[in-house]
Amino acid sequence: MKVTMKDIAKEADVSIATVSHVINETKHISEDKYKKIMQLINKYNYIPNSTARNLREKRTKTAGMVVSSFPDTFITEMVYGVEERAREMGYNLLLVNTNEDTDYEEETIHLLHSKMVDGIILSPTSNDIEYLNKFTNENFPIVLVNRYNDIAKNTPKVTGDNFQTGYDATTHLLKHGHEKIGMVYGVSNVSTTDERINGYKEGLRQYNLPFQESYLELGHATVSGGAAAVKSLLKRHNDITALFVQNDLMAIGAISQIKDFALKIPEDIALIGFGDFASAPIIDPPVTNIVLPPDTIGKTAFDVLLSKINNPDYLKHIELPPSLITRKSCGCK
Amino acid sequence: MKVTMKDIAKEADVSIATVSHVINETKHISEDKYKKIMQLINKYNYIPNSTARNLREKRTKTAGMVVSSFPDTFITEMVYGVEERAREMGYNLLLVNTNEDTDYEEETIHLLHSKMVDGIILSPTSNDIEYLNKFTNENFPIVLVNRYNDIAKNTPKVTGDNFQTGYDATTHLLKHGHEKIGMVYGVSNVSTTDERINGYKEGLRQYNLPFQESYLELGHATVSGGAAAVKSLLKRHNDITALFVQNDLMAIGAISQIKDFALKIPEDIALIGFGDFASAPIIDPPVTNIVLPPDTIGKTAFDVLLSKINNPDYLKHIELPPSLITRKSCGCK
DNA sequence: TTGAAAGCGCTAACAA
DNA sequence: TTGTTAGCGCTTTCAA
Repeated sequence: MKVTMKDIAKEADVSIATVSHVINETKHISEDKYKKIMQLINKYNYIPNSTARNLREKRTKTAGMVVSSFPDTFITEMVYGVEERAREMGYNLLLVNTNEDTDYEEETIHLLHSKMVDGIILSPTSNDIEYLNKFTNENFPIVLVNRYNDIAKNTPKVTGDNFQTGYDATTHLLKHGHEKIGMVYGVSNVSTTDERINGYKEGLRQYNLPFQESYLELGHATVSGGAAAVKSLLKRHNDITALFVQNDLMAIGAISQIKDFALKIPEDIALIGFGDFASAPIIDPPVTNIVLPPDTIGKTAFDVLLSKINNPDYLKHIELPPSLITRKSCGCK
Repeated sequence: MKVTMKDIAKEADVSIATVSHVINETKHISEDKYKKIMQLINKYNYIPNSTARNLREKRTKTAGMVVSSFPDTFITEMVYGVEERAREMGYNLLLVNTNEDTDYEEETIHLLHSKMVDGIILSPTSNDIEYLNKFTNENFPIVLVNRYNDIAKNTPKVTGDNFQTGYDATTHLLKHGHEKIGMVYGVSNVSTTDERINGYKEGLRQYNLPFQESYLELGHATVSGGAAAVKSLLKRHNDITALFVQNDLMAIGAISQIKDFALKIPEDIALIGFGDFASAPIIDPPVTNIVLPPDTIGKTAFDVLLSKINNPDYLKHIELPPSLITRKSCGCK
């Protein structure tokens, strides 16, 4: 059986209150009792039951993290950032992956709430997050990360500047002289995609080029999804000379597909990917990527969550800028 | 304030026992009361406080998962497998990354234990896991995944067959005629590395080739670590004509470094990497990898954990076989 | 069919 | 400096 405070108290011949006080250092205890208790704690390798403590204290020192897709470099590194900062601050992390399932996401938030996590960092599956207001209205701390939607009230946000991301990628391609630029993305109805598309439009507008919906292609956010999307896009528009692909796995699939078409990168089709995945420099050709800093976003998100926990009025939208890492696939060099 | 069972009971004018019974369907309750209670539950969006329930029931329906490194494709996909199966079985997952820090690992296990997770899946940082016996002796369910050491008693294990992995990779290179084969790895004092080295030795032995320690090189399990390791290894032995690199990021770094040396793959140096990372087919040259199935390992590990939770005597070592995915970097085709 | 009450392990207010 | 005790929200035994 697991040792409890009561056991320690009995064996030390003191009250459980005394044991509690030495553990939490909440009152001064005479040295002999202190020593005796400490010795028993060591002897039995006793650790207070967190569940009981949580029930009593109404906080758990654990945070929930809910993401919508998992084997994805950007998300993984974001999680890593959150995890690292959480650890530094003495928090645990309850991680859930919703796999882009909205209903499961709502269920998960309910569940985590009932587990009394002190707050949640959420990268939502879609724009449909009005349900969050049920929680945020009663001041349960939820911070949105990566994706967001303003229908969710009382939620601080930490995101990349996705408008700028779309704009910079597009403009870079435009500067290389491309006018027919395709865009491949993996999820619809989320702020990241929406804003990158807006940035793309703005880029075109500034070059007096028309925007056409049909140059956009949605696919699965996987290697094969990227390949399929490019296939369908190029069949529809064989005049496309440049591609902006929104996620690392899709970019890899896109490159495979382009090669299968016996097209040259960047001569026939220039390409900009997203996120600085490790293999980008050694792919043939090396891949130009537009990058948002996932680890910084993750760490910041956790800091923001702590701020929200400690101050219910805290409300900010922190937006981090992108940067472009040019290699050969876009036509540079 | 959060709604509790008491609040529901009061408003429904029944006892909390009655409310509890309708929630858990543990007794039959008359229809009118049942309806009234259900209606209030919906009205207030009431969910029982898990912490209280856990304290009472002494189980939490959450499992701990402790891994030692994070932005690593193999680990990430393994976590994904565990996560997916856990979800299917109605469990939550408390994820902790120890970053290859042994002390932190031990702390973490203590902490998770005190949080009353129902069991833990651990991919340990090192072979020094005797401390686990403190927990497993009292039948706290811990399953080892990926890495293991037999000094930990009473722990089921789910791993890849790493001896075979090392053997198959080495033999494949041997068949291509290589005799001076270098091996680059990212962590020492763990079963995965140790067994792969044993497999490597056995391969050499069967070809009557001598084993030399100095053909082994330890580096950081990162892109730059892989590059550095190859640099140092090739400086020491410029007669090396083939390399087996134990992890995806290191393989990427190795390839960069080999290119920096203006050496050709596979003509000057053949290479086999580990784990089928997405970009392997489009790297120049496409990378041959030896593969262990991380998602299957993860899912199996969770199943095994459930078995251990339900049957304290459960004790198995499940070992999954590797497979070789040949592309050009090893000299095939 | 329903309810009263004990108790899970802990913290902290209060009393001594 | 130390101890007594109420109570966190729930489940479940026992009694009605």
